Amino acid sequence: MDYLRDIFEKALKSRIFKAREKLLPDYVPGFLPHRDSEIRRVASILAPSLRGEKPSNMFIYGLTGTGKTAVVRYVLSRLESSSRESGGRVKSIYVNVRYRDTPYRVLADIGEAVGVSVPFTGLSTGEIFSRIIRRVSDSATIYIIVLDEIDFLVKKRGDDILYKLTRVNSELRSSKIALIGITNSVDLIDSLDPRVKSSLGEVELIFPPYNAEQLRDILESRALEAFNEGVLDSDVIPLCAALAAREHGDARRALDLLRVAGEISERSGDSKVTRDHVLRARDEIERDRVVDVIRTLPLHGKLVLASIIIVTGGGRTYATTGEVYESYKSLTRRLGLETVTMRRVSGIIAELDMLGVISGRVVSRGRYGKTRVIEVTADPQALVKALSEDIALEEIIEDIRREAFGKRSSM
DNA sequence: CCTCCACAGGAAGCGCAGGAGT
DNA sequence: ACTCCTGCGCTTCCTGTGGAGG
Repeated sequence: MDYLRDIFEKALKSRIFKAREKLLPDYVPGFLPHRDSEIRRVASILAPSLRGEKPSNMFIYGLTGTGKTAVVRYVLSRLESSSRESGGRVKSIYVNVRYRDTPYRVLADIGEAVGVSVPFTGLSTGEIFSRIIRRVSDSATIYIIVLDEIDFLVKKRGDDILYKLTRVNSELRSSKIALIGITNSVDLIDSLDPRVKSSLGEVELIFPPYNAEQLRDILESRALEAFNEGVLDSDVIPLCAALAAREHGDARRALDLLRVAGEISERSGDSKVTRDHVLRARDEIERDRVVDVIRTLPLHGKLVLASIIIVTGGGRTYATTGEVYESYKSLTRRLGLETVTMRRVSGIIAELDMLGVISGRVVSRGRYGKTRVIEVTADPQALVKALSEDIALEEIIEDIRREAFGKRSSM
């Protein structure tokens, strides 16, 4: 009867993936290609903690997907296990500030990690602070606190807790706290209080982006863990690497491409992942990004975008600011809305450009003035579809479709 | 060579919503 | 319950500008 079990297991098991989760952004792999020197740096800076000394605070800077988080988490897990073996007392606490972007929640997380129970609300930050200190003070432990993506905290709330955290050691008896700050933006360092800057930046580390070749190695090693043997066509990984290398060498992007390509292949019941799946994955990721961007756009931003689509739709390849503004005004008239000024529309167009759904460049047409030439770079069909999610645009969305795509009311 | 178009885009400030501190 | 603060979307007012046509 075991052949039945065989059949069931085969049905349960993915044909493509062996372990899909190993391609997800928060997975920390056991092997990090091309980050040896960074790993060594971080490890040697943290190593004194094994002897019970406080390691230097650290500030790590690098673009997204350059392995900052992975390196730090990898080194910390190794550090902790080697500390356990030698009977030392090292404890790491990881907080991603992006999703806990208030001082209270950051402190609550730290408190939670050291075993202080923190109510959802009701305490002042100062109170949690002193509770943490009381709890931690005599435990003769080196705490290494990682604050990932601190830009979010600093931008929204300032560097007050950072300052407090860097000075907390003077209030501790046998324990010590070291901080690791991780950020994507260099500008952040300048916007910090000089006192925070000097103490957090005792050591500064910069992670360079990966090139296509390095991305390929990363993908290879991860694919080995994540995919079943032989399901990847030979040109899949090079393609993912090349596409991601174009975007400042973002490894997370590369892994996303690979994972989504696998998912697409699986969904369509294929037994292999091909070049074609990767290209579709790229489109799908791009579409999702665009939909996200549009969803969070303010109403007039959507209207301006719709206007651009309308103007560029009827056989025209580009639009000018003036044309867009005219079209925008007629849209607002139909909806009975107020219109914003041209200055604002101009600003909105610049924002849309930055978000990457359109591209514009300023040209002079001599006698006929100076203007911005605007082209739609994203897929107009996808844009309109995303726009149609807004109920405020409900009654004109069909008109937009008609004007932009002509008679053939596709979709 | 000069003009003048059709905007670009900086600066300052306003009103509002929402969150924090008290 | 109240003020205070901040970020955002926006307006007003402004100065700046590449080049076709006179």
